[in-house]
Amino acid sequence: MIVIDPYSPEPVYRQLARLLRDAIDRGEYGPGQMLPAEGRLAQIYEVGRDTVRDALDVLRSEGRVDTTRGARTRVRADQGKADFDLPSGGRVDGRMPTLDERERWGLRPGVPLLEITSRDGAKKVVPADRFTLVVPE
Amino acid sequence: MIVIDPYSPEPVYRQLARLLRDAIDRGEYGPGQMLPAEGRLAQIYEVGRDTVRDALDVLRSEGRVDTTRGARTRVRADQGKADFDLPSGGRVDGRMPTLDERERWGLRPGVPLLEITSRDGAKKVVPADRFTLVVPE
DNA sequence: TTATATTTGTCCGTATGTATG
DNA sequence: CCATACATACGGACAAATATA
Repeated sequence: MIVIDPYSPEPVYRQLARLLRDAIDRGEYGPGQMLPAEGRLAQIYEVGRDTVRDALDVLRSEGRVDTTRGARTRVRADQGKADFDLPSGGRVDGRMPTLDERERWGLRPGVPLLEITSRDGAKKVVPADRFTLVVPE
Repeated sequence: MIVIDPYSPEPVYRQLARLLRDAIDRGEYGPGQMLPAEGRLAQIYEVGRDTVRDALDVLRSEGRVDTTRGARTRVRADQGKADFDLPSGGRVDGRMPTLDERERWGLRPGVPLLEITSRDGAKKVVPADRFTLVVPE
């Protein structure tokens, strides 16, 4: 069963990212479940470990998996999202946090920030993986 | 002038990312302007090219710079944002696009998606670097 | 226009540190 | 304490795209 084609115009690390993402979507790796170790994946797909890391970087930046040093990469479990009531007449912008903001608020990779500006200029920032914004009736 | 400390608990690539981010914020590299080439940065700061790439990855994932193969890394210029009127009673979620969505819509790295769900279940997705959502009065 | 140099993208290897199990 | 596994950092090589002469 050949799955990775080194001669494809699609880079190997992207092919691998796609394979793993599809496997997650098919439920082969459920939420909270571990993927094979990086070295193991490198053996299985016959690629370098750096290529495996590039592929996992893609999934991390998409917010699909979490990696803990020493442990392995796990499929990110959906957290329950709370509602955030938007102020009428307010404005919403989305952006990625800086590294400092990530550490300060304990944000995982691939989680955007939602920036809500009220009419009086007051700003609130909430992580997109924990809140759904609700538009008033 | 020593700026990078290899013995610091802060990884070298993060120190370099911080240095470059601060230089951009100070205006040393203005919007649209080019940063030094990767190999040049490696020489200047006396680190490996891999480390420079890791630092630039940080800035790309924050949406601060854009890199074109063969050309160099440029400071991202703010695009004008259009208003998007939110439907009353609707809901807003933020997430990062997959690689496929990035290519399909020509999205640059570090740009979140804003997903608007109307009360009837219809969904609209807009890139966060081109739209500000407006809450109705 | 053509050819050359520059620059980034990808891929591989090795080594060491550090956290987990 | 030990083995495993990820994070960081160095290096080299070649391909592909851009910029320059």
